[in-house]
Amino acid sequence: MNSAAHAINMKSKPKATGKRAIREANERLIMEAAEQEFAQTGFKGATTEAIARRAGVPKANLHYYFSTKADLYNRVIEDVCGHWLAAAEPFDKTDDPRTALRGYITAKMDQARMRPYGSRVWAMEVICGAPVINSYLHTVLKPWYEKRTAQVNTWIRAGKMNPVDPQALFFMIWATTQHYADFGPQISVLNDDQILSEGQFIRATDQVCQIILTGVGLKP
Amino acid sequence: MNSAAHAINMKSKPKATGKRAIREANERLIMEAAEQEFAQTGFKGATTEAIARRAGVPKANLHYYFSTKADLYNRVIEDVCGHWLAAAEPFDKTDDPRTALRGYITAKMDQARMRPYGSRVWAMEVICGAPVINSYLHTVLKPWYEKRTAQVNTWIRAGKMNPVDPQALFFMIWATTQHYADFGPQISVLNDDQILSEGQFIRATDQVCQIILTGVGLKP
DNA sequence: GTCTATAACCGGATAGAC
DNA sequence: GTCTATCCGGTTATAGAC
Repeated sequence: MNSAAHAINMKSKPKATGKRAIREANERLIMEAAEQEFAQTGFKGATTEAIARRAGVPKANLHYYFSTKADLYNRVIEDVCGHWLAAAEPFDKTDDPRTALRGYITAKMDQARMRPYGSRVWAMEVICGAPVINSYLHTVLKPWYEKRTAQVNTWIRAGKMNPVDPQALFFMIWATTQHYADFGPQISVLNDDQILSEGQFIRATDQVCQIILTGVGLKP
Repeated sequence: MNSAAHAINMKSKPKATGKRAIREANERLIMEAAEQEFAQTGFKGATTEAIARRAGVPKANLHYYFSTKADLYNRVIEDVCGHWLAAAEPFDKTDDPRTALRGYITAKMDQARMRPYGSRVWAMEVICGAPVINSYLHTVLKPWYEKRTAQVNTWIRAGKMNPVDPQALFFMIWATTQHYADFGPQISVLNDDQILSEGQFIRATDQVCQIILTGVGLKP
């Protein structure tokens, strides 16, 4: 019914990039709106009409670009997954535990600040049993996790850091950094009904690094 | 259809406490079912029919005990809030930071293990903007938080622990302990598709205490 | 590609017999 | 207090004109 094929295969004269550009722009618009709606009301609570309204398009157009609500949700989740991996990247660039952990925590905190809705969609998906991202957890997250825990164990055996359970360490990093995105509404209440400023976020990042690095026997 | 209550309430004249006992038993049954359904699909995703089915009562009976779905949700949330406070109690019993933090973290981890669905309902409520518990956050959580952060600052000024930001410390404790409940599905995947055993939970509790206490300059 | 109108469906809530 | 049948509002998805 839609399909890139249709967009590509045009007879008259729209420029080569015309329809494709329209599609990409509208898909992006709709996905951004969907990310916010899904984050604020859950998959079932979000309505295609509210998403369309937020995106500034008629509801029928949303269904023109994404055949079903579930399809749209999947696309949003995939996008968040890609983003999630990007935050993990700094961890690959060094073999020094202090640098690696600081870089990783900082990247995750930046992500929490810059894209809180994506983090919330991910959180709700996992809380609800991860029906959609289950295969992703097995094929992507688990291998990543096993490689990283092995790396931490190597550092421990080399005496570079305290003998802590890598599982507990990674769970703590994930939980703490994502808390700043996921529990934003609660944090705001405790911050005199103001969302954390950039300065407060930077300070929080520094504190998280300090406690965790000190906690595993590294210099903060 | 089934229900212990029905078996208890035999034919003629129920004792003075008969109806009240029936009501309490059925309300408890329905609320437990609701806690699971709300946790697994969110407020909008949970259907009164699924809750009733899980509780083993007809849907009309659910509406007899709880006039609306929102009313039922409120009751579940209130119950979870009470439980949440109970976990905070150990923090009140001592003025030694090591004992207080260990006790608090342990209580929160026990809660994550024993009542994961309650934690998940709370998490989804906060993620979605805390529309229902907003006043609770202001009237209960915020005073608690301010009292506790002041206490931590007192310990810091007395040189009993490192000068960390109490906000970062409490967020880390909340995030990490609740992660074991909220992100259970993800944790299971990383644990070879098995939920954490009691032994693993105890070990995790110990590790969390070790990293955090060491992180703030206390003996674990 | 865009948009209005509507079909088809589902879920919350209730009526009223037992 | 229990339960079946039903109403009604709201949501997804589509038909069909532009």
